[in-house]
Amino acid sequence: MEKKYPEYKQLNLSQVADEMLEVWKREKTFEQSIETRKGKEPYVFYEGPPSANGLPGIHHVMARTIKDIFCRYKTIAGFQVKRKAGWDTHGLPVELGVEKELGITKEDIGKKISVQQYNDACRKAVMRYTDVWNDLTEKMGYWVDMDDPYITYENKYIESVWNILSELYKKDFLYKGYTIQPYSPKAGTGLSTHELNQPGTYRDVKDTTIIAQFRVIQNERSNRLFENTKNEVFFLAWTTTPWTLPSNTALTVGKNIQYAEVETINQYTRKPISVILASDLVAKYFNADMEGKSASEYNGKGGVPWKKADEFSGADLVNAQYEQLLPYTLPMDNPEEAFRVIAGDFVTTVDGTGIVHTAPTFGADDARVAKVAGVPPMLVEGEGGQGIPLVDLQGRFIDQMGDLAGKYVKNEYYDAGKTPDMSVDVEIAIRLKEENRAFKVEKYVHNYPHCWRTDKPILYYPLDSWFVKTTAAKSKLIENNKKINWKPKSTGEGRFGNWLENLQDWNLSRSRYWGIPIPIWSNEDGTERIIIGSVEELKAEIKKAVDAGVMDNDPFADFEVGNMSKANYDTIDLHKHIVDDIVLVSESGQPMRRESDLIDVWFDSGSMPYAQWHYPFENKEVFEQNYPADFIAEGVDQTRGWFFTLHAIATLAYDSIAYKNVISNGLVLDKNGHKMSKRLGNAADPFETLKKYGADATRWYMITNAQPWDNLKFDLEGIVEIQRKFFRALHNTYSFFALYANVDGFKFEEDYIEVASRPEIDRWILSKLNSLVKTVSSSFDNYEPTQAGRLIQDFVVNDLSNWWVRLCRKRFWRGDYSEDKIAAYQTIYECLKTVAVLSSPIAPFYSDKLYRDLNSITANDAESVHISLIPEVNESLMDGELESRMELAQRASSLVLALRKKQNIRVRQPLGKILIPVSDETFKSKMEKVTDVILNEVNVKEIEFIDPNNELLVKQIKPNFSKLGRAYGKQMKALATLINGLSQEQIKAIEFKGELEVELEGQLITLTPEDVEIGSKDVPGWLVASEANVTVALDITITDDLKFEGLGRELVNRIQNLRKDSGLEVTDRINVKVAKNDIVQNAINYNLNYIRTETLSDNLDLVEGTLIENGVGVELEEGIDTIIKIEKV
RNA sequence: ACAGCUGUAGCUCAGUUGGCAGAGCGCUCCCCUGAUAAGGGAGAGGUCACUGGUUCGAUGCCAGUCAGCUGUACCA
Repeated sequence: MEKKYPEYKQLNLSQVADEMLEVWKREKTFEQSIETRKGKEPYVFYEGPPSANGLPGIHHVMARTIKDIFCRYKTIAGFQVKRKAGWDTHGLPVELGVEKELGITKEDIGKKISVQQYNDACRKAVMRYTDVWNDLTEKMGYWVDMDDPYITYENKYIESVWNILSELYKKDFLYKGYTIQPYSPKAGTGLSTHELNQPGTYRDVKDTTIIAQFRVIQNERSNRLFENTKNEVFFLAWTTTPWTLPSNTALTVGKNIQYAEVETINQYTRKPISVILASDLVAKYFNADMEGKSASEYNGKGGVPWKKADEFSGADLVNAQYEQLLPYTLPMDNPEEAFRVIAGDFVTTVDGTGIVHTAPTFGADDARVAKVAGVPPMLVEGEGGQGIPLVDLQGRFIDQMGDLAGKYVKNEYYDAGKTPDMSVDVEIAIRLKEENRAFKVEKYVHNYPHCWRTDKPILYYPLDSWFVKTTAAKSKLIENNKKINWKPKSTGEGRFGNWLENLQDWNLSRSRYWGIPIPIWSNEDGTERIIIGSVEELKAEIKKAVDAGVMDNDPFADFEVGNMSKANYDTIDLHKHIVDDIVLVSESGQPMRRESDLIDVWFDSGSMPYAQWHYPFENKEVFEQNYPADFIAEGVDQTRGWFFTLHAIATLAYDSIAYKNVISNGLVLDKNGHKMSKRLGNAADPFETLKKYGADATRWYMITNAQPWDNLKFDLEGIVEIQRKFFRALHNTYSFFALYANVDGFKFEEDYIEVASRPEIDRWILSKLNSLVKTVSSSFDNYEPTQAGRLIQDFVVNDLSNWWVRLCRKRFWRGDYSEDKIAAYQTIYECLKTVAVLSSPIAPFYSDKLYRDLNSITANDAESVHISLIPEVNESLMDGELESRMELAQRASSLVLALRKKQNIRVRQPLGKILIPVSDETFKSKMEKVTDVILNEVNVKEIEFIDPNNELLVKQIKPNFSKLGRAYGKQMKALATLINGLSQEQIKAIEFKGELEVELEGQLITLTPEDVEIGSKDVPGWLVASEANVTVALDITITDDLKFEGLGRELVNRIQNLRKDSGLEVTDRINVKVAKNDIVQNAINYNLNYIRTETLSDNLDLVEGTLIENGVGVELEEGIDTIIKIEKV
């Protein structure tokens, strides 16, 4: 049997996807799409590693669709696109999952369970959902090389990361320092912002707050403050955490804030005082009624008497010194620099006093401004000589704190039943009141973070951490950012740009267990240090240590330096539980232990450009070819995550950018615009969605509905619509083609018919098609997939399916296998194939199916659409003129159809004539070229173009705003009214004489045809409609001939219905009997050949109705009945 | 609180170097019926979030406000 184009009953996208997956597997299509591009220019893509510890969600389908689109697009654009998968395997979520599973907490590690057991559990857990992920990857049609992924816990990966760290260290970009971090004393661990943002961690609590009085020391720096008062002068500063007051070393003011000096009395001691606070806040603390009253008038109620004594700017206050408020201890370093006023940009007058109590050991802002100003933190010398804060890691005051020593800073930290009546905060408040140092003490409700594990309030606590000195490379980072093409631009300039402008050093340390250990070993007092940049280096150091006797043996004895095999690397493990046992020896012969921290997991993923290739130990060439990336894409939430870490590491370690183009996509919300969450049950299941609607429709919907960087309101109804509109239109178009191509045996064997000699309609769609290739390509090139998808969709639905196919149907089912028919086949074939190629990045399954089906007979092209190349744009076929006149035809047709509707004249009833007024020759010649198209579509015999000065026409005029506006400006409104009111004669004068003088607000002005738009509104006696610049008038007279012809068409229609109802094939020939009567007889005789051709009837007999057995009664039009019978020949 | 994005028809979204606002879906009515779980026509439906400014003219430009979302921060 002869081969045919496959025909389908209906479209099932999900089934198509399954089928194509099989084919791809069998033919190794993905591998081929890379293999066949060997030697071509590479297009480098980096995969941001997901964590297989969690299940994938619908947003992953979104993110990966975007990645996939550009990789596929660049492949069919001729590039070679390798894409290596990756897995992010470290980090807190993994640890938490394991702890939950094992029923343990962090404190149990090292006690109930060894670090090794813990890490083994993590290693197993982290790849828990790998299968699910691989399944999703496959089902959604995401092409990424999953056979050889990079995995961040592998020794080779870690070794590369160590190498980067050692590079940074050598460039002096690593340092150890204190930083204030959220810390949970009861859990004994620092918390990440991620942990702090868990729901329920911020709670309203009622705390004792104090406005403390810091006594100003009078000297040359502060004389200005004493000019207008005799009282003792105090700075007022508010705190919600009185326990930090002993650690105060500075007060911070805003340079541009105005401060007032107020003479008053202390409400607790009644002593006269002068206090300094922000002018804006005076009214908040001092009652207007008491202004200017004397101290004796104070009765303990209604506020204290007061009087403004002076005003200063913040700058005036800077550097003034004050007495230490609670002199338990002095800072160990530079105490002379402490206890003075400094400036900070974060100070506001929203609450407090406009002067901020600054304790650099317990506040991040505090630490920052203090460091800038050279104010020391309140650290005292600990046992090893190192600085320690006044509060220990359990949350208790240290021994040096006298009466406070050993007390917890928060009552919540005491074990149940042991809580003292008075909290430290209250004790301090009482003491300050007694010492005339408390201006105001009150309870205050505020929002404060709590540890989500212990439920206790957290502390901001200084922890020893390793930092990457990103601030040192700030300008370089900003400069490099300008080389990156961000989509959308605003994320790069705004969110990311601002982030870089306000850059802080990157805190690398995490006191965790499952992660990449910091490869730094130090001696006891931290004076000697070594950083390890490779296993080779480590082994060399171990050997020294063993030789020196600080270590017994080499745990990596089996490892063979220089052997890059997996087996060799499997003999070692670079995780904490192993490397912590390694003790190295310093140059002076002291033992050195590893710094106990792990590094931030973000550093893991930011190292992937290098570590995925085990660079620089292996694959140097591969790395160089694949760096930097041409393209990456992830969610906006990665702006400060992966996007930043890639950028920072590239800039710091290699002075380069890591990626050239980046798309940061928005979130996938539910259909009401709410965040999806499993808890709320509004999260869409990706597998269910893909199964039910198919990956193609899901992908197409996600991409075309909203720009990738806008949030997507994910609505399943939307996918259904995409299926119905786009895929079904495309599929129907193909089915239509396949049906007739099979009948006629079209195999694209004939010579290519020159486009120039094809009919107007074909040249039109091919012009549109070439424009499409061009615009879609440039959309993809500009990383605008939404635009690309919408363009394709418009073309398929509007141009190809609803216009070209509609107008060309007859060409397929009628007549011989003529030149015209072949042209039609070649045209539609080319359109379909090109659409398949263009849409393949977005809808990889259906497009390949379509492409293969088209190829199944002609077999003249690449095996898969994903290996094919985008057809070259043939500029010579693009004809704007042609496209615009087809628009005119569409408009004219639509007008005629509207007129028919108005008169209830069905389209099958032919009509005689339409009139179209043509104002100029170009318009006329455009119209003439599409006359056939219009006549065909609207079933009218003839178009007559009439002169615009034809008396029949009633003119319509509109001002040309953009032209006149520029010339007449203010008078535009009056002019518009005037023009709209012009008479028919005046309009014609403009049109034919070329000008008209009118009076505008007492002034004579001349209107020319360019100043206005003139159209025809009406042709008296005709049915007229107009839209934009097209007007049509329809002659609705139905002559006898037209009537018979119309009936003939009705008859054809009825016969066709019967054919269809009888289940005949489109190619079956038939014999027809029709019951005789006068009108029907005329109609048939008049149209005999036409009817027979259309219906494929060998015989068409008129017989007496009584002679027809089993005929079917039909009504041709109202009052005209007959009986028809058809038989297959 | 700060920053970014968004705000156009009932819904999802286009649009405009500034010139009386569009599509699809949905809704109402009708037509068509060899693409048929399609197709065509007509209709209803808008203060282009709000306020002020620039302009002859603002949905568009400028300033501010409000709302939604996201991120960062939560600090005295």
